[in-house]
Amino acid sequence: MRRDVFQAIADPIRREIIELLATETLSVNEVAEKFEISRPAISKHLKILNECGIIDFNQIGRERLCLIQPQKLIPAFLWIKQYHKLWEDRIDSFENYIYQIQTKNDKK
Amino acid sequence: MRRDVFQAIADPIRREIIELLATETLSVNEVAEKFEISRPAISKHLKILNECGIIDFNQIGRERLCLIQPQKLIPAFLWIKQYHKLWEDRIDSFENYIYQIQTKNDKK
DNA sequence: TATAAGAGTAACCGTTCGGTTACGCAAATT
DNA sequence: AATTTGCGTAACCGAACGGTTACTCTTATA
Repeated sequence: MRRDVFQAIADPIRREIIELLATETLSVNEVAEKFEISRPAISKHLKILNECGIIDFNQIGRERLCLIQPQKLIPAFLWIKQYHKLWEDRIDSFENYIYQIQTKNDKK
Repeated sequence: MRRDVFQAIADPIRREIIELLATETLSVNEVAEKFEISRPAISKHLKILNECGIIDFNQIGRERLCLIQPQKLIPAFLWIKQYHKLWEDRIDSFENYIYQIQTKNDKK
């Protein structure tokens, strides 16, 4: 059972949960109400998010509030960011290519 | 069969393949040699990466060169980046908190 | 005190995942 | 022409995924 940030954000429902919790803190039931799937299914998704630290629970009476811990996304962010330079260079060279074509056309 | 960037980079072997191909273009066999698992397994991973556009193939005779298309990572990058502000604010407020404690101690 | 509400969990189920071995086929080499 | 090399793919397998329903427990409410 792999349990890391990459695997956590691979599921579209879990990404939606993160999006929800980024704007407001919700209880488990409040999260579940936003989706078509059953509450236990949501409970499982929340458990996975909790196991890799992306959310924390704050128990208030019989309710559990889900708090996002966005800094847990940083490793995934940094991994992708490595390639930022790579794709920026590509885009740059594409722009250069376009520029050269335009220059060539101008010369005609 | 979901096939998107998030799912593609969820697997650690596929991330390693991306890391390899970011520095050099390799043939399918050359990629496979870098791993413990079988060549067909690598072939499957490459197929998945290709299906979501992260790599392209360039057939040269009987060899297939794997070319990375890093710009295909941009959507995932942007998705995580949304929360950049969120975790920066958290870190800022943590720093403020530390600052306040230090200030308090200074006053003592 | 009986009942309702919030939420975890177990048991189950079909599908997907990630690996294997075995095979086939085209291109290169001998 | 025969053989080796590069690589895709099919068939298979066990494990993990993502969902369900049914049950339980605790806390709040009537």
